[in-house]
Amino acid sequence: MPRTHGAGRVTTLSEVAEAAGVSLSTASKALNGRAQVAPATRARVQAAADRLSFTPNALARSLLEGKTGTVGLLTSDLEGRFVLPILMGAEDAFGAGQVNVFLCDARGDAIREQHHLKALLNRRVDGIIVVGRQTDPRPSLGQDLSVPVVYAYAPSDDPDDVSFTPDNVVGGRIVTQHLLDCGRTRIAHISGDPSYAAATDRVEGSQAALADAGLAPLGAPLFGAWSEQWGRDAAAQVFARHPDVDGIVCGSDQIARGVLETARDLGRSVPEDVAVVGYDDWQVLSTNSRPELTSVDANLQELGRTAARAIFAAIDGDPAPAGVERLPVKLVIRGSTIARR
Amino acid sequence: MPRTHGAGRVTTLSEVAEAAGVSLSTASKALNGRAQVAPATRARVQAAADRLSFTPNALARSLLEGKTGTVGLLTSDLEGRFVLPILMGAEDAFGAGQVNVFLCDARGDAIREQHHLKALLNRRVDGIIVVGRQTDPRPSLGQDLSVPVVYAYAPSDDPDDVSFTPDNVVGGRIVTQHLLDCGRTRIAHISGDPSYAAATDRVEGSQAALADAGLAPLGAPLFGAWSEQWGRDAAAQVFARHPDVDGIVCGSDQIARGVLETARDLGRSVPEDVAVVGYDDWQVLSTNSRPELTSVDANLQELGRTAARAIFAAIDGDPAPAGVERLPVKLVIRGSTIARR
DNA sequence: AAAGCGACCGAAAACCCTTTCGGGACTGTA
DNA sequence: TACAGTCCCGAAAGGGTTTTCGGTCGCTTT
Repeated sequence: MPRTHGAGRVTTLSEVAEAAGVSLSTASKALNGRAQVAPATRARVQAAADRLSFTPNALARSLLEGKTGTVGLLTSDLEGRFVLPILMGAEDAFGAGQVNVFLCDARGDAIREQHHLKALLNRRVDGIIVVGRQTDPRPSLGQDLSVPVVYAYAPSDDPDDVSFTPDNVVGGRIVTQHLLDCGRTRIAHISGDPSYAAATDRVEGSQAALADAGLAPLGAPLFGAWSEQWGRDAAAQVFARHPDVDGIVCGSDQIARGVLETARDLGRSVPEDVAVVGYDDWQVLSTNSRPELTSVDANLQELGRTAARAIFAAIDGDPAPAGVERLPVKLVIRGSTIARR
Repeated sequence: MPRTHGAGRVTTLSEVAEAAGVSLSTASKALNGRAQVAPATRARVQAAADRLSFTPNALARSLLEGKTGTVGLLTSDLEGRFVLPILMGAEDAFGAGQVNVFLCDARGDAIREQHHLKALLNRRVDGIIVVGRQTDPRPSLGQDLSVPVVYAYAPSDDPDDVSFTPDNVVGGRIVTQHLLDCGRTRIAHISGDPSYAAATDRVEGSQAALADAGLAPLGAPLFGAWSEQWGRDAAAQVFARHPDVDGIVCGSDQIARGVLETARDLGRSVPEDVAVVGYDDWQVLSTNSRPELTSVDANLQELGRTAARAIFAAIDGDPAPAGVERLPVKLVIRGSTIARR
């Protein structure tokens, strides 16, 4: 660590060289493990560097190499809880190497996004990951940037870009298939805001699973909000219209929590009378309910890692194929579909 | 934006100068609004810069100025939901200016933290904000760093450092005072993991409020986990031992959700029979329950902004006073303490 | 003893930008 | 016409590091 407090004064390599009685270049080679340096000299330089607590200036090095070892993470909305795991996954994948992450939150504001983008380019990041808060396509940053870009969660609307997003259609399918596997046949769907692709995609997968099994859904899917309140209200409707319902696919864990509560109020036991599944596996909701919720984990952290690896590869001149890659999700089975023991 | 795609080649100032038919220095002055440049010349340079989509290299500039306009955000655990709003607040305060944020997640691992710290210093950040996930004091990074450091949420254990943390004692006090103001007198406390300062601090404030009112708590505070499950179990105990309880202070919103559920099961209506308060105002829990939860908002985003401002000031040579500053929290009143209309 | 070779070190360029300072050209006045 | 003054522009240094290439010194071999 640099030695001085507060004031920006930091030891420089030439000071180390002087202290060790060698030239600048020798000091550099000694500290970087280059050959052409006598072991004794190397030790002397090393000692001097330690004594002065020398810290190489990464700026100067980057200036030379043309690579900064930094990546920009451009998020549209930090508040959204989906970006965090993605961000973690990316940070994780980078942290293993020597890459650091510039975090920029655009607040869903295009102007602010442009501003941040410019700042990132000024700082010569080696690549940019754009993380959106919905799975709906978002505007591309454009093709003529000096660094590679990948999109995570929210895919780019330009098919020439590289995007990664969770596969909501398959998610809806597998969670519905699970209900079928549990022997349920009268299955209703309660989803969230229909303006979200996440809502319609999941419904689409779910309906497909039913169709494959030769079953019809129990009424049209109900769309509303991504809230417990909506879950409670919609469940009441479902139970009223279809008293024989034995499975409910929910568009989110929040909705599922509401459904559970209404079922409880109406004296329907879960999972015996009716099985309920959530989506997203937001653990604070899914593992704290009674019974715990079967749900779909979108594996967002892995998605973040994938995006990071793609950026790595692109930086090394080996870009991923353009287009939207839909990453697998996984079913997490808990008590709301299978009775305990 | 730089013009070339993928490959790192980016326009440099000397290329702009050449294109405009002026010298390097003139180009610099023209683009930076310095005087000593004829308007016509300036326009010509500007045009050339636009045409080549020139982007100034922030690295070179930083090298010169000795300031990078970057700040390190060193968090111990991204997963913790407390760091996110703090991070947003900080990012917010910086975003207004020209500062960008390096995000580093140490995963609660001291080695990784040192590693990240070193990387941040190598990159010559102008300052560092350390964000912890608990309000318990954490080890200091030490005094002999070359840049100013402030601690947010988790204060440093070294009183010479600058720390900001929410005031949990006052939080416990005001939320209890609110119950008293609602006419409640038989008040129990269900808290979380007692190894957390957050648990004990809140209890301490709560007890103090009762003592000030000349009241004794209804039994010793119950400590357990920060989960709904514990809230359900503990509430059952409280109702069994103290059937006359009319107010329950919970250590977190999760616990409060559990308490609400048990109250519902036992036919105790909230808030008429018993008023319930949560803590943290985690809105996915507090505004989705029935009734909605009165809670304490720790104002974390403001805490992040405060930390950012403190770093700003310290960078400008005006450090905040050392020690732990406890920032105010605010009571959010909802239906779990006051019946709707 | 001379020549040759290997081991080691240092000078200098390069990266890209900002800023200072000196000088050139032009205008106006004596 | 000559000089003072003004207005622009350009040369050069500086910031910290890495890397290349040339040079020096000592040792070995004949």
